[in-house]
Amino acid sequence: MVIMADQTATPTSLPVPATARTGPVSHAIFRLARLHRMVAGQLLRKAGLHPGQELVMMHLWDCGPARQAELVGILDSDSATMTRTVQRLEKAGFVRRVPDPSDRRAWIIEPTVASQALHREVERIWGELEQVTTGGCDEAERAEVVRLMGKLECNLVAWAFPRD
Amino acid sequence: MVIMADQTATPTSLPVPATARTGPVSHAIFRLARLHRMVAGQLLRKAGLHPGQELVMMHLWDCGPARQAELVGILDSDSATMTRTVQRLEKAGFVRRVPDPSDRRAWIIEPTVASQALHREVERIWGELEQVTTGGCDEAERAEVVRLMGKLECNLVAWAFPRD
DNA sequence: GTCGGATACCTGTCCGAACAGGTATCAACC
DNA sequence: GGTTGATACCTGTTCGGACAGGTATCCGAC
Repeated sequence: MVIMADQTATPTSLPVPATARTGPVSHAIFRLARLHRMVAGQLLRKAGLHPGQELVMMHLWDCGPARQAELVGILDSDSATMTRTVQRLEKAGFVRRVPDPSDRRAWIIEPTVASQALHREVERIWGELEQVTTGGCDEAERAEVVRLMGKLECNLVAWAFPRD
Repeated sequence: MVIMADQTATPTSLPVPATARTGPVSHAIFRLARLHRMVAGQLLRKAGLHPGQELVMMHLWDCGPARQAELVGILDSDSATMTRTVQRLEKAGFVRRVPDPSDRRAWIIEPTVASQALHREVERIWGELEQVTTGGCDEAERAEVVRLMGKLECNLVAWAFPRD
């Protein structure tokens, strides 16, 4: 079985001649990221979550109740985005907002008991997503993917946050 | 020189313990994609474009005027998204909409003369983005990144579009 | 010719993401 | 005590992306 990874083998994604020539790696990142997000979205929507919301829930399940500002820092999100994400999770019944007794500016976000069923479902979905993504790869290739992407990430971090 | 790609070397991005355990590759894709998009956005905003718009312009510059539906197919976008993206590009003066004489349902989208200055700028930006992203990589590593990402992309395509 | 389905585009809605700006609160300092 | 600056959160806006639904047009079968 031959898996073709050249530009002629992207059935649904962008061929985009000149762009691919100017930045093949950037283009590969775009294509992979969009597809990955799409698949994750399709898997998650069956659980009633939108992409991004599961990261918030994962952290709450792992580490327990947290202040909203803590979620922003850990998930490297935006204050405004987090406000509305938490509001939607609250409306969906997965999260409860409790005033912080020690700081009247802050809210404590905690997962509801009802969200525990979702917990198992989300873990299953993440496993399935990883399985789908790395399907034909052995352990060495998976490690190499993580290593190379980590390297690219370091490059981008160094540019976006100089001397930080 | 050692580049650390493990979870302790993600200065600004998600540490997210359990999620990384459940899906290290998926998590690497998420982090890399968001950073890459952020850097691309910062570079493009100086040119007056939002991420995504440059792909439309690139195709128009490369291949000349195109119908809106053609842009949707090539960029694998959404009909509704393309409608509004083209409207914004038109409002910004980079694009003109001409009725298709042979099909009264369709519009021909063509780049304006004024957009030619943007063309050079966007090509420079894409080069810079690729440079920043692949900074510390030699040619072999870049090829390996493209190969591995292509493989993951094929996996996801096969799942998202079975027997297509 | 006309009828029905496919196509091309538009609009409305909801979501995450980013940015700007506002208010309430806290904490350190004078 | 009062002021100043940082912090925590909220709101408004704009963007891409996805989905549902609508209208105008085209085209092939009848």
